[in-house]
Amino acid sequence: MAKSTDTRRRRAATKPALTRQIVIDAALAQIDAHGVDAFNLRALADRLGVYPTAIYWHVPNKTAILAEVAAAVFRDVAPPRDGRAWRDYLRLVFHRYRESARRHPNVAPLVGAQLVGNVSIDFDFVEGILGALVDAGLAGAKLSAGYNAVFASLIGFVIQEFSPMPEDDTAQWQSAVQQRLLGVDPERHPVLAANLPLLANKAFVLRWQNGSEAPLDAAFDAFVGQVIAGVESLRDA
Amino acid sequence: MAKSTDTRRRRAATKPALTRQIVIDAALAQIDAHGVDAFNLRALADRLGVYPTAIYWHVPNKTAILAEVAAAVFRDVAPPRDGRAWRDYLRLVFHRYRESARRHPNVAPLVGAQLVGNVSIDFDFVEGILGALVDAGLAGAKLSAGYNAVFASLIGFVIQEFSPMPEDDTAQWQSAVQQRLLGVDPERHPVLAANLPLLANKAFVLRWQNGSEAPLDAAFDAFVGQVIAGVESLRDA
DNA sequence: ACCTGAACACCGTTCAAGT
DNA sequence: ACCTGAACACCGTTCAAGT
Repeated sequence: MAKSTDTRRRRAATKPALTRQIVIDAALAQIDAHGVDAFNLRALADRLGVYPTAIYWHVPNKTAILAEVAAAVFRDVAPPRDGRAWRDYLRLVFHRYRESARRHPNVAPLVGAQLVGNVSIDFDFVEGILGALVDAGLAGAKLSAGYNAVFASLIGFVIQEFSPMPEDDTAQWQSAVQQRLLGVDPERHPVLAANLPLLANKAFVLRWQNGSEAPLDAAFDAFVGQVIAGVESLRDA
Repeated sequence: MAKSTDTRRRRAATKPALTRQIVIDAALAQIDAHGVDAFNLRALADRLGVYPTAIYWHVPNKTAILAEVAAAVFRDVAPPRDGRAWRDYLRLVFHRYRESARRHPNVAPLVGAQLVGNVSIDFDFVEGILGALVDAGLAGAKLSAGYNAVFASLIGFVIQEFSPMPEDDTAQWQSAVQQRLLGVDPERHPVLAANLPLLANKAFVLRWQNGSEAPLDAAFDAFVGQVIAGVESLRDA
């Protein structure tokens, strides 16, 4: 209507109106609001006040947008080492990474996807981890294995903790999970049954809320400790 | 044409023709062949020799199919404990899980997705891990944290190792990754640069082939060792 | 250079109709 | 009960046209 005409006129009078960065930022906002599954170029175009096809001038396709969004969320998670001891540095990076995911939980599912080949993760991140592991005393094949282990652990936990639960029939689904837990058979699954109050909504696969609603802070702290212990054991192996 | 008519007539003469299980099996075959991204109900219907809408009689929607496919791939990864010591059992489950992913690498991306709420993973799996951790000496909050750590580690590694690389312009993408690695700046990323031959195509984010083409056997063995060491350290903490 | 506008092929899902 | 067949709304992407 009037507003849209105004916008268009103003835009024609001034500079580009759209840039790659604006597209990415809007995409992130869109995903924050409605999730990755619901993300589509027409809604994105609406948000930007342009025709869907205008986006293609700045970006090759939808996949590229998703890759850039993931990259944006995890940019600068690995600060310079400075004087930090390797354990402190690993702890720091793990917590910063998790904090980035917590701010944009709807982006978490993109971490697992290979996307446009993990261009998402920059070399600074890799260098940070590697440097810490070298200081820990790893070299050669152990350095490579240690890096893979640390990396896998980190993204595994964060994906699981923050990936959104099914958003359609949420309420119904949540009660289904709870019912399923209440129906645990103590004969077949004795340990699970005995520890149900402890695990319900706190352990992966046994939860009905994700990390933005029910964070696993203590478990994550313990987890980082385990990863560090694992690095030490690899070094001494 | 003729074949299709025959099929239809034979089908009308006999039983249901389609079952939920047949749909799931065909979906898995389809995903094995063409990947999750390319998976769609019309192609699945073609494979089954029915109209796309026939599928909806046996299954509520596409998401449910994907969830069932993931569940099928990882069914029975956790055998009974029998007399096995906890370390041996964890090693066994980890290797069986990885082996399942190796047989169906295109399914790996589904592991991260929350899907229909991890109905994919059954309680036998959870019980197996929990039992081993209890035998390791974990209880209470440590049991919960240990379980989360073990679970996150497992899926993190397997997703990363086997998730398919971008399949469109594979060749071009592979050389792009290699070029990017060759362009590493030894000033900014000294450790990475110094260890490049060691890490290239063997470390996550620095690879251009996935686990079906370039398995990370040694790294995985080391990884399992680290996870076990992590459990011990948690117990003694 | 950057955006509009029309158009295409494709896809998940609904629903009425057949048998 | 189980499948056909038509139909709808939606979506990624291409391409010609405008300015």
